Amino acid sequence: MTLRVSNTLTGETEPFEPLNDDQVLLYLCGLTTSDPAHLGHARTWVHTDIVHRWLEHVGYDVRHVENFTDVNEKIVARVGEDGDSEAEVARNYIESFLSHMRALNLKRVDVYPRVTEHVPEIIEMIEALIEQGYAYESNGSVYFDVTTFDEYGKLSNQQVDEMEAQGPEDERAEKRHPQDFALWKAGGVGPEEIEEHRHEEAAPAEEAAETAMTFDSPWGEGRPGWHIECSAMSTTHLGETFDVHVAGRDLVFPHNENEVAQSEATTGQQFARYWLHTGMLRVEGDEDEEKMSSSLQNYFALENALEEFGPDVLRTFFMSAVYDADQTFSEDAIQEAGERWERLERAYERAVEAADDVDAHTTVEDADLRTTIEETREAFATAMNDDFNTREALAALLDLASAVHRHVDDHDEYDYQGLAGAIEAFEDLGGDALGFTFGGEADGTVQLADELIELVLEVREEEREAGNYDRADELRDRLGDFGVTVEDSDDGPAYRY
RNA sequence: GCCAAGGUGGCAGAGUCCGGCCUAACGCGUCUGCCUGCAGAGCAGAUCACCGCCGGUUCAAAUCCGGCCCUUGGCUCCA
Repeated sequence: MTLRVSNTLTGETEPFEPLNDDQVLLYLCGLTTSDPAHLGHARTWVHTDIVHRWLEHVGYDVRHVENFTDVNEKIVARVGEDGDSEAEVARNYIESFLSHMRALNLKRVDVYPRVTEHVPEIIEMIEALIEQGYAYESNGSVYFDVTTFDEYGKLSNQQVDEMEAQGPEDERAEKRHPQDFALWKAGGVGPEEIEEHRHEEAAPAEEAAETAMTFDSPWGEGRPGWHIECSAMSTTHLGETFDVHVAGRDLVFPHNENEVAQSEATTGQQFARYWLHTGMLRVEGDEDEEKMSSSLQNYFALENALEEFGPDVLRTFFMSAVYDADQTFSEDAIQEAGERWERLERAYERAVEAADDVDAHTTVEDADLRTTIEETREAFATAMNDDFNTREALAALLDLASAVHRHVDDHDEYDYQGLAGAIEAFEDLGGDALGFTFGGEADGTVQLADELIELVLEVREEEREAGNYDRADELRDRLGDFGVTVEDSDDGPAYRY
């Protein structure tokens, strides 16, 4: 069974064949460290994480690089608000991004390169471009001449003469063609540029401008352009040609297009071989700011969403639409994701509990359960190999959930091997491949809470046996106030929270 | 204007590349039954789509071809 991926470069879904038989080189255009991460970023992260996980699942060793853009005028505009200098603002946001990534249960990537650490490589690449006639200096800035690169536009499928000008108005005079883009910008950051992005609470633009970093270069003091960094960093850490480049669809043009041009002009080699673009996350009522409810606005900040819904519900939500499709965030949609995740988690927990109190040497065999496990594994792999179809993969897992419930409901004696197989499938496919955290990690506080809840439930059972249902219901309601849901069953009360 | 992606049940959202297992998946919602002191969870089942419109190809089309209508995104910072 071969993996197929849709490639923006060719516009087709094609068999995936990495450069090396056993390794995949993967790059993701990361964030600019000027604003808190939101759900849209998280969606791209999670889907990239699942790509990473699936590649490993099918046997590849994945080398995963993801940059942070820590030089940018928007970062300077946050000085006085999120830090005292451009570097400090960047550092603070990087710290917060990394902690969000951990919270989302993303696999750790191999390198998180930053622009500030790669200025020499950037300069080297620009020099090579000038030398080869692809770029030119103008007033201490350097621009890429788009007319010199024949294939310019091949990623976004556009013609140079039909494009609009790139870059701000005041740059135009320095450029040969309006579509040319900056590789290096002379000087620091002007107060006017800062003013454009500045919030009320931030330091005055003049003050902030003082903290903007500049770097020495053959063309004088200046700062790297936005696009060149990804070319320089990916080449440094993955080589001239690498396998997979992931980015949000909004970056196809001009950012990714420019990356291709710079890199391929410099090296004469193909840049990324497979371009995967993630769909945009929209918010209900997005087009009209007024219409977007305040709660949605609130949850759109990743930090709040993580706290409110947790990583597994967010993951379920994100994978409910295939990675390259756009998705809409709404109260109903996140609610549904919560229900789906709970259904999956409950089935897993039920399988674990059932397997716990059954003799491992039992000869009981439930054909329905066992064939469903096999069908699930097969359907799951088929779905994932078909351009990472997470929605179908999840559906397969939910079919297994049904089979587990059926088995436990309908049998007095359980099929140990079947249950073990189901648990393994949940952990293997849901846990390893999709990144869910079944069971969660129980720390000391959680354990104490469990013991206290069980104590209350014991009392409640006594009341029930005595026929004091009012009292029993009150105890259940009180637990409910703390977010603990109690469910009675033949085997006694169960609870979750 | 240019480029791209879409229009599938009450909602959400797969399937469209490789036409027939699609009488359209998984789930949410609603309803019925089982279970249950009640509730929840679970199970069984039901409800709900002729897949934007028109035409064509084919034994056969949500899936291929042509035309039309509509929506969204990118082309300025953006995952």
